[in-house]
Amino acid sequence: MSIPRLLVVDDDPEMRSMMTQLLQQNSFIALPASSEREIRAHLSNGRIDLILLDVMLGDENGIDICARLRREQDVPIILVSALSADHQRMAGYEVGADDYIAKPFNPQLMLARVRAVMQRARRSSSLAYRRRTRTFRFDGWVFDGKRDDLHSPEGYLVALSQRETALLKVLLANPHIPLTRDEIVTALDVTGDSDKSEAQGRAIDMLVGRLRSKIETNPKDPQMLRTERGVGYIFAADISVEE
Amino acid sequence: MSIPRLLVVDDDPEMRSMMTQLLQQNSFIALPASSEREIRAHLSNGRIDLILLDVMLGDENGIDICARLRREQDVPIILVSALSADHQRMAGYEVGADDYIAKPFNPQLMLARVRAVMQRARRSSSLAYRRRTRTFRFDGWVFDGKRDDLHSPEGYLVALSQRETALLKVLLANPHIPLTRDEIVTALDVTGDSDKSEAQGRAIDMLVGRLRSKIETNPKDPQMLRTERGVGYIFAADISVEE
DNA sequence: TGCCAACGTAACACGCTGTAACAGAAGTGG
DNA sequence: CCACTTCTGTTACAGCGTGTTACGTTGGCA
Repeated sequence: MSIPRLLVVDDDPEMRSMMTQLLQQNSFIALPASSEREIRAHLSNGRIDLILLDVMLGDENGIDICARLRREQDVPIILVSALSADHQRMAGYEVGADDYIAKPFNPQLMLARVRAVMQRARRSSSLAYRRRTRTFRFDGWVFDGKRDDLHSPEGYLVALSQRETALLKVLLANPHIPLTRDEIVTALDVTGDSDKSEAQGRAIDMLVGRLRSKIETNPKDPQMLRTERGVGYIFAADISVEE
Repeated sequence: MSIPRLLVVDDDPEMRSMMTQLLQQNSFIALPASSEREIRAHLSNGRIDLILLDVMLGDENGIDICARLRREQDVPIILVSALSADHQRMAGYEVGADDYIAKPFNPQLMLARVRAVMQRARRSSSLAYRRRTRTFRFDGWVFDGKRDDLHSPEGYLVALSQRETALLKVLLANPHIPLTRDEIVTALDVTGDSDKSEAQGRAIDMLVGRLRSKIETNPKDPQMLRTERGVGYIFAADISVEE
């Protein structure tokens, strides 16, 4: 069947690359992330079969993230943590985690537990997909997440490329939050090739520019796809979401 | 949701009653058993939502039992054992166990893990029936998996070649999951002629193109047989399955 | 004001995909 | 056996999507 796509969430770059490498050597696609925002960007952009979520993420907390995600999504989550006391494990299970792995872990055992959870979850993938396809409205525009185009306020149908569609989803999924180029690249990176993320150059700027030319009335003075100088981009219009 | 019914399999009577009491105090129905024969008797008699299976059962072996059950059933199984070395745990996951709990265990943590596995199973079970399905409906089309043709929304009968039928089945069987060309070739290659898989060139693209020209309203702008650039193809319509 | 980094975008290059045209292969009926 | 049809893979070419480069513009700051 198709290759499982995992999200590896850890704020320690070394740990993250160790885990992604391990997974990639074992025929998984491993996508790195380090914050709730990046997780949400990935979830809104493409299929994710399982999340390996570190509990201690700098100022964020894996337990809380897990609790919030569970309220909205069915995606399998395995918590990973150096905190291995029973009450800490239980807190993890309490918020809906599928498993709780203590660090340091045996790599092969970790793989076995990942496979076990995925096997149990296998058949829910198409449900998860449908849940992701929401309809967004902003400023007269209508964007059906299932399609690669959107309806203009005047009734025209504007065709988007797949990458433009993905970009729009990422920005819409994080309303009023400025996203850095790195976050966007990470979220759009469907290859699982974590090296590629660095050699992206100005691709995101081009992508934003092309999307602007399609949906901004005056692309020179963008109202929706705003630039946050020194940071990245932000979707600044009022958004309403359905379903 | 009715009260979960668990099977507690252990040959030590003391351990068994400790576990069943614990479970019953926490709103489960706990049924004791001590051999593969008793497990099978319970499974054929009534609903079992989860099996807690001890690894060392006198002359029987929980690992082997789990392996055999897995081949026939999808019932969630948690292995319980005093053998807690990594290779012993991995052996458990290898035969399809959903979790592996070392003895002695914290009762509350054990309950949490039981709940986690059951939740995952419940979330996923809704689509289990798709395994044996036959007739697919999507977007007004009806495809009877037994025939080499399909009914259009307008009532026409569109003839498909063998290979087109096979392609459609592969895509329908993996709803909303992008399949690479290699995966499709592999899936279509029923002959086991592994040499053929390599010399496929652009055959899949042609196959997809021809199927598109038969079932897409506007083959230039496909809505169902979508391309995932750099990856492969995906069937993007909502699918319902019968029988 | 001048400087510099960040940003916008035109122009280009390259790879991926759609598809027409062709060529075998496999069946069909005589 | 042949002529014919149908199915399927290959090739070639055109078009499109996307990343890179280069250069002009903008905005912040001293």
